Formats: sequence, C-alpha cells, structure tokens
Amino acid sequence: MTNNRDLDKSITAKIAFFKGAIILDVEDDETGFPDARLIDAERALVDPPVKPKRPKATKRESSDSDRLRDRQNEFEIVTTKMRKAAREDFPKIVGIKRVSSAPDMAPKKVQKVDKGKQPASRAPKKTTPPKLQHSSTLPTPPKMEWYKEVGDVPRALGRSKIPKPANIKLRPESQQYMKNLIVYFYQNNDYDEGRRLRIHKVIELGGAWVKEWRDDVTHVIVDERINYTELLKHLEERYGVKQIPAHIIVTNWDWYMGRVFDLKCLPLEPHGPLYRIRGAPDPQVSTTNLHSSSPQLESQDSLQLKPSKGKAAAREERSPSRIEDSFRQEAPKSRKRTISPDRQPSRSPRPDSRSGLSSGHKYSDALSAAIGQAKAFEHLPLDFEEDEASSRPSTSEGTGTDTESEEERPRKIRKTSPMQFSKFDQSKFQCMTKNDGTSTSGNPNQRTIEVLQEMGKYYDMMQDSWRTVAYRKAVTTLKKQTEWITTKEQAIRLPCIGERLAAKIEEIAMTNGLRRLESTKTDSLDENLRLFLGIYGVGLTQAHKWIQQGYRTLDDLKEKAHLTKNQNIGIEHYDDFATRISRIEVEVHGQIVRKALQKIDPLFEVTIMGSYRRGAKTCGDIDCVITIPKGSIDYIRNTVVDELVPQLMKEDFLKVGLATTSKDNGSKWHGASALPGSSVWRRIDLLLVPWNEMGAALIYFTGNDLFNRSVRLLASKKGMRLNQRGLFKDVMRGPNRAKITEGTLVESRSEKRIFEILGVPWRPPHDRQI
DNA sequence: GGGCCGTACTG
DNA sequence: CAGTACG
DNA sequence: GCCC
Repeated sequence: MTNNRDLDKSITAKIAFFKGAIILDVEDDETGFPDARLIDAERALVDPPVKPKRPKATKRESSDSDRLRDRQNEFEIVTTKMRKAAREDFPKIVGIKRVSSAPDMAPKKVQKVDKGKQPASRAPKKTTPPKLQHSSTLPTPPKMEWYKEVGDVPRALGRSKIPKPANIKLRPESQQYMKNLIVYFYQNNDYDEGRRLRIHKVIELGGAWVKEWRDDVTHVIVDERINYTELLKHLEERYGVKQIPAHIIVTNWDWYMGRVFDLKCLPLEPHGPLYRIRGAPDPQVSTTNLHSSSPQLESQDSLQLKPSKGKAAAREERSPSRIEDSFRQEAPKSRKRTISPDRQPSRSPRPDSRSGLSSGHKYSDALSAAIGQAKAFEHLPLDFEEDEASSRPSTSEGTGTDTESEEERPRKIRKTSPMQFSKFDQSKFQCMTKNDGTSTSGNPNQRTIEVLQEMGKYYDMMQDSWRTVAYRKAVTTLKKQTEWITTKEQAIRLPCIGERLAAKIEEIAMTNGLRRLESTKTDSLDENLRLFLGIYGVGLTQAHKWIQQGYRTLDDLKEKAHLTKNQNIGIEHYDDFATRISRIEVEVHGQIVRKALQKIDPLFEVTIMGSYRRGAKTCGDIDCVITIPKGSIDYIRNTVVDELVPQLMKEDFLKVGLATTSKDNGSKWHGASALPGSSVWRRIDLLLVPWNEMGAALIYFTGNDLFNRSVRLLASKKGMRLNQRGLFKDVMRGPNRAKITEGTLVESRSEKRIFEILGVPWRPPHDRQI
C-alpha cells in the first residue's frame, strides 16, 4: 500500500502544483501552465511506437471546441445570455403553412362549424355501447368524414418532405371512444412525429383536431412539459382566452389517453386530480371560472361511455400511476420557468421506423392494440419542426465529381481493392484539411459560429444526432473562412452548408442572432433533459422515459427510479464527472497509472490520449493507452485487470470500475479515479492496446469523434475499414456498406502509414478538431 | 429518400 | 437485443 | 442538418 509518499517525486510535486493551480486556475487554465514542471510529463508523452509529436501545443489556442458534447459546456452555453439583438417578437413562424389544402378534398374550413355547432353533432348522444359487435368493417361513411368537416386535417405520418394531408381511417364506431370530441393540442401543430401520431389517434377514435382555439373545444391535451400557467399564457396571447372553461378537460396524453385505451371509454372523472396537469386549479376549489357557455359540460359527461363503474373505480387509484401524483405534489417547486410563449421546440423526430400507424392496421384485438400503440408513442419526444423550405438547387459546384457506377450504387455487393478508388471527391472529407480549432477568436464569423454551435448543442440534446453532426460540420467549415459570410449565396457555396443553414447564417449576420435559437432557450424541459443526460449511463432513451414519468431532479431518480449500478455512481458523482479537468491533473493521473504499471513491469508504456493529446486546455476525462513492446494483448489485459487495477484500488486511487473488460477480447477499462487527498472523482479510461496496433489506436483515441468518423467513412468508400485495431482492405460490403467480410489487415502499427494509405495528409493531433 | 463510423460493455 | 459509451 |  503505497501512499502519497511513495509516489514519484515528480508526481508529488505536480500534485502540489495542481493543488495550487486548482485554486487560482479553476475556470481558466487558459494560458497554460507553465512549464518546467510539465516537461517531464510532456516528455513522457512521446508516443512509443509511432512517436507522433508530443503536444507541446500547450500554448494559447483558445479553441476549446474539443468536444462539443461536453456537458459542462452545454450548461454554460445554456446559461449564457444570448446576446441581445434584433429579437422582435417574431410572429408564428411555425404555424400555418402546412396542410392548408388537401388536394383530394377541400378541407372544409373550420369556421363553418364555429359558432352554431357547438352542441354539434353531439346531440344524438349516440355513444354506441362499447359492446363491440366486432363489425370491424363498416368504416368511413362515403361522405366527408366528420373530423374533416369539423376540424383540421393533420398531415400524414411519415417523414416525407412534402406534407400530405392524412387520410385517416376511423375505427369502427364501437371503438370510437372519442366520438365527436374536439381536441386542441398544445403545442398545437402536427410537425412533430410524436404529436402527429397522437393527433391521428384522436381522429381514429372519432374525435377531431383543431389547429386553432375554438369555443367548442372539449379537450386540451398538452405536452408533458407544459404546465397550466404556460398553457394559459399561450391561450391568452394568441386567442385572448383568459380562462379555460371548467368543462374543458385539460390533461396530457399519457394520463388521460392511457386511461381511455385502458377503459375503452372516457374516464369517469375527467377533471380528477389524476388527469390534471401541473399547476392546474382544482375545480372543486376554484369554481371561479366557468363563464362561457357550458352546455357541453353536461354533454361531456353524458358522453361518458358507460364505463364499467366498479372496474373503473377500482383502477382509478392505481392506474395512471402514482408517480404523477407524487410528482405533482412537488411539481411547483421544481418548475421555475415561467414564460415561454407559444412555440417552443423540444425536439425531434426519431429516426426510427414508426410510421404505418394509420395505415393498414386491423385492430383485431382492439384493446391490446390500443395499449400497445399508446405505449408505443407514449415516450415519443414531442417537438416541432421548423418551417421547411424548399427546393434544392443542388449547387453542383465545380468539381465534376460524377461519381458513378461503381461507387455510386451501393446496391450490389462489391469488393474494392484499396488502390482502385473510383472518383469520389476525397477532398470533401473533413479529415482532409487541418482543423485546429483556432481561428475561433479572430474569425470574422465568430458570432455566427457561436450561434450555430448553440443550435447544434440544442439538437444534440434533443436527440437529433444527425442535425447535430450537420451543425458541427458547418461550424468547422465556418471556422476555416477568412471572410465574413453574410449572405445566403456566399454561405451555400461552402461545403456542408445547405439552404437552410445558409439562411440561418444570413440571419445571424444580419441580426446578430437567430430567432429559432431564442425559442429554444426558454424551454424548461431542456434543462431536465440536460440534467439527466449528464448522468453517466443515461442516454436519450432513459432520460426521456424519466421525464415522461415526471421525474425532474436527481433526487427524484434516487428515490423513485430504478437505477443501474453505473447510473447510481453517475448520479452520486454527477458534479465530479461534469467538471473539466485541467491538463495538469490529467497528467498526474496518467503518471500515477504509469508508475504503478511500470512497477509491475518497467516495459509498459502509458500514453495519455483524447482531448489531452489534441492539446485541449481542459479535458472531460482521462484516457490512458497502455501498451508494451512484445507483449500480447492477453499479457496486457491480465496485468491490468489482475494486478494494476487491484493495486490502484487498494491505493484508493481508482475508486470504481464502470465498464470493465472481462472477456478475452476485451480492451477497455472505464472507471473513476481521484488524486490522493482529493475527493473529486474523475472519469478515467484505460485502453489496452497491443504494441503493433498502436497506430490505429492512436488515431482512434486521439479523435476527435468527427475526425474519426470522417476518416472511417473515407476508408469505407475505398473499400477499406478503419477501426481502433487497424486499417483493413478488401472489405466486402453489402447493400449500403454493410460489412460482409472483415477484410485483411493493411496497417495498424503506424499512425502515419495509415494516413498515407488512405491518402489523408498527416496532421498533428492539434489539427484534428473537426 | 436514405445514409450519415465502428467498435466495446451492460443488463 | 437495445442502450450507452469511446474517440 | 447535408449530400448523393
């Protein structure tokens, strides 16, 4: 058991320095750290086999775009005040332009129903008994469906760019539990796939959807994150509605519709606390408001499709879940956000396949089908899409890269040998040009970059990984510009910038801001999502689920959620893991590992990788590559797992393992470490690399992620495959690059050689910050 | 209208 | 297997 | 988001 004392002298010196540094240098390690003390660590950094230059890039280089997803940055960004700027309250950019006209049938305009119809068709309280006669087929009357007459037609499901109005097939009447109901959603648009699905569902069940508020609305279904105050504000601002008539049911999808599917009829006590959204008044108490005509109050009630009382009552307590209850109690406090006018985003269509909802489903087992479907989209993130634009002018610029036959069609299985590249424009790969994140400060497009980065972070958080990547690429492009890009025409010629980004760039240049971004700022759901995504072991799926269940704080999770071991650790050390680590501390961690390992076998080599190697001022974690000349991977693994880790655990340097290799082909150890005397845990990754794979490993572990993806994509275009083990050729790929054969190893030992073979100009780690 | 990197570890 | 992680 |  060694302790501080046993540590190498240089280490203790560094620790001392580090402790000092921590005080004066916490948030700004900016101008690095001096010097001498580091030399030794820097030296040690020289990469063994391949010897890429050490990152003496310590000097300035304000770029810290080392890792966009960096949580801390995200937090900072969000918190950061947006520069004020032309923010004239923009009018609904969202609404309107969509579905307006259905090709096949003129969608009767809403107005017609407007006033007079209120007790509308509801009169014939037909409420067919839920006794399903199972005549699953006698749907849609020949004439125009009710929902089209009374309400609006949402656009069809699916992701087609050109929105088509949906033609929704209603369920048989026996299953139309929402017959003649008029539903207003908030957010009230059908851009978001999840919400669109819900709108379709309402219609299938016999209801109608209205895009604009009307007096005869019977139900308001709000997104999970919306509270009553926000809803009211929206209604007042947009429609001058100051109070929501008491007979109108204000609820959210899961709590209410879950019941509907469950009961196969409308709930008995639609105003009960079970369905009330956050901040909603208790009707019992605040009977203050019910001014408007409420003939519907009764009708609403009468509409109840005889729910089997006993059963309904029985389920009442447990069904919609206690979570909401408990949540509701503490809701008020955790909700600090006040405003946020109508449209706010929250994002994004899952790239998944979940389309054919309205299409050809037969609800043979209506209930289970309904439940299944309700479940299917209960976790769908809701959001709105921004306006779409357009046409694609396909600025086919100069380089007549007429990609063709071979490369062009991924259809057929093909095999390409590395040397016979067909022509695709290799120069278009971002890995081909140097990207030191520098230029950020002096760049004339600085402001634009900032704004786009924020948008990118927003999309990242909101699950839209492809948009995130697109924004990051665009930012990279902008960083390389020496001119201030102010117009669409200028912008659209640049790589990775298309119409929509070009328009945004122009807007930023003109107004110094981006309206679209403003609207994201006030979204409180974002904060929760951010919070949860910051937990190690929690991704979008889990975060959305928790939010859906009403959890809002880490304490909520600790008390109520089922957590995996890693998630527990992630929560326990949330702040630790979210804190950036100074280079100096990173070095100290690395040195401790190195010393311990070399005590076991002096031939071991430890190299610090990741953003550290790219010269970042601060790092999110510590990546150590462990290798040894003429040592098998098994030897490395056994040594690390059986000796190094236990030893460092014993010394209390390593605190816990998070993802630890076990299998015989394992290669990584993820865990947490802390300096002697420090209680701050750091994320540390040990990467076990056979000596002859160091070249490929260096590329991988140096990153950054986009750089890696770019190189890998390039490799695949050349019929090769690059991973952390090596570069392979003669990779056979199926439809769309699906790997069929592993290919044969071309090079793995030399980082430089791999670059050469791929035709990628060598660049030091510092310049790989795409 | 589909692709957008390739892998390792967890439960 | 999906989810999360790593660069 | 962009690009083919």
